[in-house]
Amino acid sequence: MASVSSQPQFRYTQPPSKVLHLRNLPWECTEEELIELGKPFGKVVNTKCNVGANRNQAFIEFADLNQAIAMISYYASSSEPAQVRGKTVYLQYSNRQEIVNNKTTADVAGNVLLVTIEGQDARLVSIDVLHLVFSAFGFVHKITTFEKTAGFQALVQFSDAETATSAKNALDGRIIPRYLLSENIAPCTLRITYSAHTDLSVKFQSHRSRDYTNPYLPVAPSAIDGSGQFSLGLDGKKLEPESNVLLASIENMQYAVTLDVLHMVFSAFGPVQKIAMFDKNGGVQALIQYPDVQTAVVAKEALEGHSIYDGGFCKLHISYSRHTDLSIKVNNDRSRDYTIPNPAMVNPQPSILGQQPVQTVGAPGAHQYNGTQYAPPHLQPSAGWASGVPAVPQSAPGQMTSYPYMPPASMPQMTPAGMMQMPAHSGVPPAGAVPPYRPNPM
DNA sequence: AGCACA
Repeated sequence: MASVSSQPQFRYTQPPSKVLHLRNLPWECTEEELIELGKPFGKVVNTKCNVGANRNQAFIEFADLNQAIAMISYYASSSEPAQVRGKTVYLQYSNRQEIVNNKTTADVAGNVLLVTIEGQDARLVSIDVLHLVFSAFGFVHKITTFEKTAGFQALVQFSDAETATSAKNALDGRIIPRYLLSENIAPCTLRITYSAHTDLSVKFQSHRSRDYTNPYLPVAPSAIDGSGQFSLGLDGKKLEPESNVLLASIENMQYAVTLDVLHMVFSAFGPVQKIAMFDKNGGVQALIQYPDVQTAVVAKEALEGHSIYDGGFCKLHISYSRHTDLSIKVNNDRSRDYTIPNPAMVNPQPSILGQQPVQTVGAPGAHQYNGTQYAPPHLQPSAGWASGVPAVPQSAPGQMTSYPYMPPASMPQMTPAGMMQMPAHSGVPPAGAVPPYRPNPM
């Protein structure tokens, strides 16, 4: 059809069409909002949003040409511009006569997301960081990563399309929080569409793919180091062997760090089974046991080098322990087994989470524990883990999905800079203070 | 703030 492109695009005198072209739409405008906008002028028979490179353009197609003319005419003379969510949108006749809705796979909601990580250092974003980011919205079953012409991409599999959609809506176009990345990594933007996949095939745990439903999946040969032990690190770097038990040493411990504080901090990433605290080299150390390695990896990655309190106080240094199952002989203020199915015995004041825990911490920063402002959603699920119920392993997706994941409405407002705040990854939980992570507090 | 895509 020669008629489409025979005219230059940038013209104010587009001939009338049933189809209107809208631009300057707010972020992720919905079809419903387009219909609302056009409804006063006639019958909207079709819409298409998220059009254009910035995905801030849209089309509205009316049943009748006169209706489109009515809308254009109205706003041409109106003192109030057309608005969506308070943002002025600009209208003109489209150079097309109808909307062709090529619903591509990328538009059809599914449980698997195709994530493109944009940025200079996109390749340096580890699968663990992706896992952390997407876990805020529900249990992540599997992740695969790969490089294509589009760049560094990942497929992220959720239980269902609803969960995937909430993640997509919240994360598409946002950048990965800086505090989740090494300081020298350039900003990485996430572009997210749906994938046509429904179930990813992950044969090995490796630094390119993970199956979180099956922690016993063999580890890829490429991820096994010379000592026969495996390491799945950032960018494939060799690391100490991973373990489900973390060894945390607390540096600059100006303020008491209690068992309950540690439990709360580490529960943000999954159920904590056992904790043992002890003194070593004049400092305090703790062993924290998770049911599986994956959870420990995520916790270590998020917490390493960060301080529990503002000002660099109680800075955590975390490594993997060689232990896999701690032997807790007695539950006291230095050691606890949260898996013993007798809450009363285990924890006389069980729900330390969700309430106002740890008032005993005599730190200036302690007041931060009170606020709900930074309660990471993961603390909510972990509250359920806290009271001695046998911990649900990460490998039980069926149960994981029932966790009270953060409803979309509770996503915090985006800052003007477009930074996303990811409460789940405010990971460092109670310390919550404003920026939740201070990689270099000194 | 200027016309869609596998």
